[in-house]
Amino acid sequence: MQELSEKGNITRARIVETARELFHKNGVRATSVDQILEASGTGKSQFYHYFRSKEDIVREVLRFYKEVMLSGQGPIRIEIDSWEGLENFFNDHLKGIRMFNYERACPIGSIGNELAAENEDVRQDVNAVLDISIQKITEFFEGLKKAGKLKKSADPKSLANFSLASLQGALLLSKFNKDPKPAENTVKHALTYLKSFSK
Amino acid sequence: MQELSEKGNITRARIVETARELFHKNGVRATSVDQILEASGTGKSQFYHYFRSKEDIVREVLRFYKEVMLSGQGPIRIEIDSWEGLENFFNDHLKGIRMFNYERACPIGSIGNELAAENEDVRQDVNAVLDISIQKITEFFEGLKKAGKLKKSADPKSLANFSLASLQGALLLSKFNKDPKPAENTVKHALTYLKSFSK
DNA sequence: ATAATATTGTACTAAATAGTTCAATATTAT
DNA sequence: ATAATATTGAACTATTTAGTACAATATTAT
Repeated sequence: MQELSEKGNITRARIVETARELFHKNGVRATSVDQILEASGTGKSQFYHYFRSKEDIVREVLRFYKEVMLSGQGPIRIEIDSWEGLENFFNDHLKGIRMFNYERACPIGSIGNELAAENEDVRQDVNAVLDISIQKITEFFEGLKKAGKLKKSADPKSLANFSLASLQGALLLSKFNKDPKPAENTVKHALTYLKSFSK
Repeated sequence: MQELSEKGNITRARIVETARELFHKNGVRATSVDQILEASGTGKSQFYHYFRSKEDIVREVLRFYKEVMLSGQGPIRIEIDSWEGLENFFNDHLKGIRMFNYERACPIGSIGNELAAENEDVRQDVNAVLDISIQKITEFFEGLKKAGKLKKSADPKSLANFSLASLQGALLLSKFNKDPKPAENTVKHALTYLKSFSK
């Protein structure tokens, strides 16, 4: 691999960002390389200079999500240290789908659902990225437990897993309905349930 | 539209069934018309004799799911008249994903996630099919309520919506993990929560 | 039997797709 | 300044895609 100049980094990042947006909006297979080029104002030689293939850019998009989440620079706070923080985590996702008129679900989940069967690496990448959220929520519940503020019967990892599953389903149903209510309703119930383990 | 002979109906049904299976396994866009033809042992002239386009067969597949659900002939009992029936509804879905080694999520949800953005008709079809389940679950909770066996605070439609959302998320996470545990765990929590409204 | 209709096989088309080639132009380091 | 390297433009290729044309063959109704 050759080095990238500052200019190269900017071009590369623009391509990744454009691909990320198109994958979220239309799906990976519904997005052609040519569409990414046109929308990012780049040419084919630029694309294949920075990426080996379409598969490669899918994985780079997932790497982007991973980095954003790990660096805490994304629009959604996943460092959760209070019940309010957990509510914000859910509500930020509701804000997210509102931005796109309830026409999109989770960008990472969408990629996973489309490609997990045909590409084992992508499946694992998707899993790893979603695990970041699950791990953060797990740590929140573990903290509560250590502080004696969570019922003994509660399993942090299990509750965190349930949190993410209900959130994925919530976003999906709102996309199908093009309406915020299914997601809001699901999140409300999930939070009520989770809080029932508080003490 | 011309009439179909018995032979025609069989061929047509075989194409729909093959498409249904491939869409579930690999996704709609990942499935070419030619793949459907090869897997169903039919030719192009047959396909376009019975279907107007690829979009058309996607909608026929959704119509198939709708009919199966409404006729009660599917592998999953959606006529629910007891808590055990609701548990079976969830557990049947867990059995379903086990059949495919946890490599697939909901076939209807997958189509919706892939095509809702680009095809409004498909989005509405998907919504309508999933609404059949939601409606059946709603009726179960309404029945309980009328019998005085559900807390007054419980809203049947809202709980039914939550049921389907958590199920969709459950199946999705197990697909990403290629493992039954996330779905089993999510379903366990969802059922616990739902039962908390029993009285 | 024959006419009408339904089904199917073969060959084709036009567009889109991912990816390549290669030379031209910037940029950076010495 | 110049050599090395990074970036980009333009034209191209091979394959796959959805969909068409049309004649040949079955099947059914009269």
